[in-house]
Amino acid sequence: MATLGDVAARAGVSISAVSRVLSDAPDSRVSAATRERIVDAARELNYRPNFAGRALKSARTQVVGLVVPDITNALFTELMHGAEDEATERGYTVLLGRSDDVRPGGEVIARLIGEGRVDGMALQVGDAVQPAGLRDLITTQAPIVLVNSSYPGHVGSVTLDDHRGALIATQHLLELGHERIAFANGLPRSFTAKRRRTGYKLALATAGLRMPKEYETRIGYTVDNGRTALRRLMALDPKPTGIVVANVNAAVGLLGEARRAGIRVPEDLSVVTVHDSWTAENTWPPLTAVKMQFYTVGRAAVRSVIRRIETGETSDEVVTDPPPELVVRESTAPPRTA
Amino acid sequence: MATLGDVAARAGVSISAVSRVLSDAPDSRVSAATRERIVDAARELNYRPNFAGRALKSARTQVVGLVVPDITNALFTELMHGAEDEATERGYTVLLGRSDDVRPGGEVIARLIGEGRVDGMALQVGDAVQPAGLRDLITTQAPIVLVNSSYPGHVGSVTLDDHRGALIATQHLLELGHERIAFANGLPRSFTAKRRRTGYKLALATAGLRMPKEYETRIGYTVDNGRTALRRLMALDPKPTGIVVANVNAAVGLLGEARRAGIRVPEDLSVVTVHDSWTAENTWPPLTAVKMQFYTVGRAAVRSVIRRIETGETSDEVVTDPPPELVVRESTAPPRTA
DNA sequence: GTGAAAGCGCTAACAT
DNA sequence: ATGTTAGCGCTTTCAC
Repeated sequence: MATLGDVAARAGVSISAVSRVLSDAPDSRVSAATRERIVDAARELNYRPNFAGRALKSARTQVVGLVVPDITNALFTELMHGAEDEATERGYTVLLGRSDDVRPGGEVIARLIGEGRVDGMALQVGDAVQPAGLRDLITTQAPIVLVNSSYPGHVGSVTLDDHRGALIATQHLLELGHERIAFANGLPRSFTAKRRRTGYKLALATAGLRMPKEYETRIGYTVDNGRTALRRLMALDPKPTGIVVANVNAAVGLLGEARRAGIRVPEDLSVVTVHDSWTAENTWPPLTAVKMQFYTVGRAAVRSVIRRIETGETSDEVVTDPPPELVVRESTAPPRTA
Repeated sequence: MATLGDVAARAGVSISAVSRVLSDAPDSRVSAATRERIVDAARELNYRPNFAGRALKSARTQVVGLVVPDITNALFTELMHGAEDEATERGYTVLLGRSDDVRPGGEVIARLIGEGRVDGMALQVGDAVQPAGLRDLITTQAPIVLVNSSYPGHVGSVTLDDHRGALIATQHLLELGHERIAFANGLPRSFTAKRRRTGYKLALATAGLRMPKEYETRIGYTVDNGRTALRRLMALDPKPTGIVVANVNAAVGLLGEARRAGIRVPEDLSVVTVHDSWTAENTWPPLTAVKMQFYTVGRAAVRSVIRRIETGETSDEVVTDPPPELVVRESTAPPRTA
């Protein structure tokens, strides 16, 4: 690999001149002719700045870490794209990490930041992570922004408008004429579950309805959790005619389980989910979903991390624009008895 | 962040002594007492070796890149886990990258290697990438191992036993009594598609059967490609009674389209796919699939990259152990007329 | 058994 | 307008 020295030798100038030109310093102070020689030499040698050299000198890597609970979760596609687009525009690179099953975020993050592999991080912790595992984060003053999660006292977060998402989903069923609407939610300790809950309740309250306590399950966001929720909800009397599911993976499981139980969707039961993804389009029937703005959240998160790195400013932000968007497919219909 | 100097000062020893102890050099040549002082000091200061400093000095990052066409594809979960497990055991870290849609691999790789961000790479190129885009790779002598892909003249690859996977899938339908078996395959230029094709053909030939040319579609591996394949195959006369799909995403689409067309699975049509993933369990009906050993391939790929980095050796490897495994679910049954 | 010192590639303050 | 130089944190050779 060619170094600055190689380029300098070939162009017949000093190393610092080359550095100034190739790292486009604000004031490179070289003549047009010299600049050209340098640029040519660099191209001929296929010069690329050495990452370690630059990072060591500047104490900056221009890398931000993005850690999500499960990288292959379709939900995070847009989040990652948003993060990468924002990073690229600002001259940063995104380093993807999984918040490992065993050590919920803690060790990975400490390494990434402590060893100077990244300048800052955007961190989405999973539904199932105990908030206690986040303790280390808040003690460090590292530039960490939480995505769709929270920790008491931690400042710096970007979140989806979960409240509104659940509200829109519930309203959709109300408008179809449903009056017994259940809610398959995440775990009680989950930050997002809490906020989706308020949206569900508000929609019902506004319509002048109240549901029995058992109409909300708080089991979790996985496919299996969704299956369990379906069984529990459809064992109630009276049965709900519609279910709002707080997560698309859970909705996929719930739908599969309904199928298995011989419950027809949407004839016997309407299902609407918060979150859209390609999997929702490919269930049978295709799932009506409220599309959340993951792309925008990804951008905002990286923007926030970089601001924190470069200026030290922090903020807590909710992405409300664009708002969540209802995508009507075939899993919802008016209730039979209506 | 504490440096070696800080630790040395606190322990009252030289920097080099600290370095020898903390980087567990084979021969640290320090007394037990000194060693203890050093280890204590490091712990108290929460010392972590600076990544850039180490990389700059040693010209090694201990990082291998893993680039796949679409990180969020459920198929790559196991591949990544295998890669990470192998890397961890050998003291390496995995850096995840997407082989970007726009620049098919080329630029990402050149940067990662050229800037010294990684020591080597495992690269899986997508079905849709033109082999021409890989030209740069082979010219460099960089430690790159291709995963489930090939480039003429490039040495260093690890692949699934695609031939056998398709063979097993086809045999399953044959054993159920099907005699008109179609094959929804990937693009003709796709390396994996070529090998899956030989498995399909061998199974048929062994059974003494021949299918008309139109029984094989070569459209691609996406959900939409699967939908198209279904329409094309079910327009034939006579219709196939069973379809082997070369990719699980395509199978999901194909199944959805069958549903839409009013074709009952498995009563009217059996569907078996090569590749298993959680999505296959959650279609309706759940998909019979041949589970390919992605985890093992991930491990083997990283092992191969590291060997290439450390010893310069190269190899082309097919993962045959464990063999692909048939997982019977509910999308396959004997043909109606049988 | 321990320490001093050079140097990896780069940037930036300081000459000239 | 261009060059010299120090030093980022680390490893490693060499000297003691």
